Amino acid sequence: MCIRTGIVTMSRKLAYRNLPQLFLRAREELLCHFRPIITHFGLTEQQWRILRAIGEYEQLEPREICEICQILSPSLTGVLSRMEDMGLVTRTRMEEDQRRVIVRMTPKAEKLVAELGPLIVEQYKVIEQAFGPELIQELYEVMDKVIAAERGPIPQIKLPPRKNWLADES
Amino acid sequence: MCIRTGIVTMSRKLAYRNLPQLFLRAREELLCHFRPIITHFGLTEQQWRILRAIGEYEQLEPREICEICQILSPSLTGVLSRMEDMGLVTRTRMEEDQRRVIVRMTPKAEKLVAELGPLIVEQYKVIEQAFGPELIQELYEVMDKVIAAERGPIPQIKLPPRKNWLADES
DNA sequence: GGCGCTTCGCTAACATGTTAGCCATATAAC
DNA sequence: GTTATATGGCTAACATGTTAGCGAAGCGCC
Repeated sequence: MCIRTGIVTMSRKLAYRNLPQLFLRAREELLCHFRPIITHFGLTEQQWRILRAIGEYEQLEPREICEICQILSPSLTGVLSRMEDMGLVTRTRMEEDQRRVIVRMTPKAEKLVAELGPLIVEQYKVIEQAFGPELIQELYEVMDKVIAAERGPIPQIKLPPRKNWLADES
Repeated sequence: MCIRTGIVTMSRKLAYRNLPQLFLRAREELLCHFRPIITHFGLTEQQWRILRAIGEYEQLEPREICEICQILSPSLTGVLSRMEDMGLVTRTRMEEDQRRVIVRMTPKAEKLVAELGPLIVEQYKVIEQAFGPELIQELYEVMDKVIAAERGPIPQIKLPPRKNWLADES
């Protein structure tokens, strides 16, 4: 369920396990409870992530937003442009370094965050109860191990020579 | 690291915890080791997910692919069209029910999967060693609790009346 | 058989993800 | 100072995500 197609059909499952896929499902399992709140205010997920990040640091540079919010630079360019048009953020070039840019919230955006933020927290509490606080705690711990862990570079297997799969070899 | 911007700067972290965000990072942390393999064969992540799913079931209907691969119907339409053009899959209407469609792999795709699949498995083993088999095991267990768990419907908090945030209220 | 209702895949419109590469600016080397 | 190199944000081109809604096909009911 919570599949965004709406229908709740007990579907076929794959035999093999696939961690990235599991992460994707888990993410959706949670996000589907927040999405309605965010879209209610006319925002997208990414826009909300960005506002929340700026809310913590007062101001951020695009590079930093990229890393904090897990958004690629080319995507961010578009998102920020739209947010600028919506009157949510401002972009100003730095004096010292003409390459860099500072992104800030407008008063309008601050009011929006002040209204939206508490609702997210409220919904979060509901979810925490439904999942069980122990599971949530467990999740944080495991995820930290995955992300924050200091492990050496993971080797990449060597690939075979590239074939021309596009060619119609019948 | 493994941020796709390439640069490894010890970035600022957010004070608040955000589970969906953590899932996104964790997913990327793994996927960045598989992506090179998949793109090496001229496929996208989604295309590979779909081929792998069909490989398990011989044939699938679009609805099923949507649910198994976590792809929304409108996205799938495009992906399948492209895969059809590339000669990877075929789409045939069902006789009994003219609404439904059957998606199958072409021989070309089967050869591709036969080459690509083992490489994924190989890389997976490398990752499992790097992360530690215990952590991987732990991950599967926790994720199953999140996804497969049978819990009642999670209530949605009530939203305030919609304001006109777009309007320039200065 | 006609009627309302549902299901299925689809289109349309927009936002974002992904890769490659450009351009101006800053920095280091000479 | 001039050159080479690196950095930061950007554009371009394509693939996918997301929401709303359409049209044809099946289904149940009368």
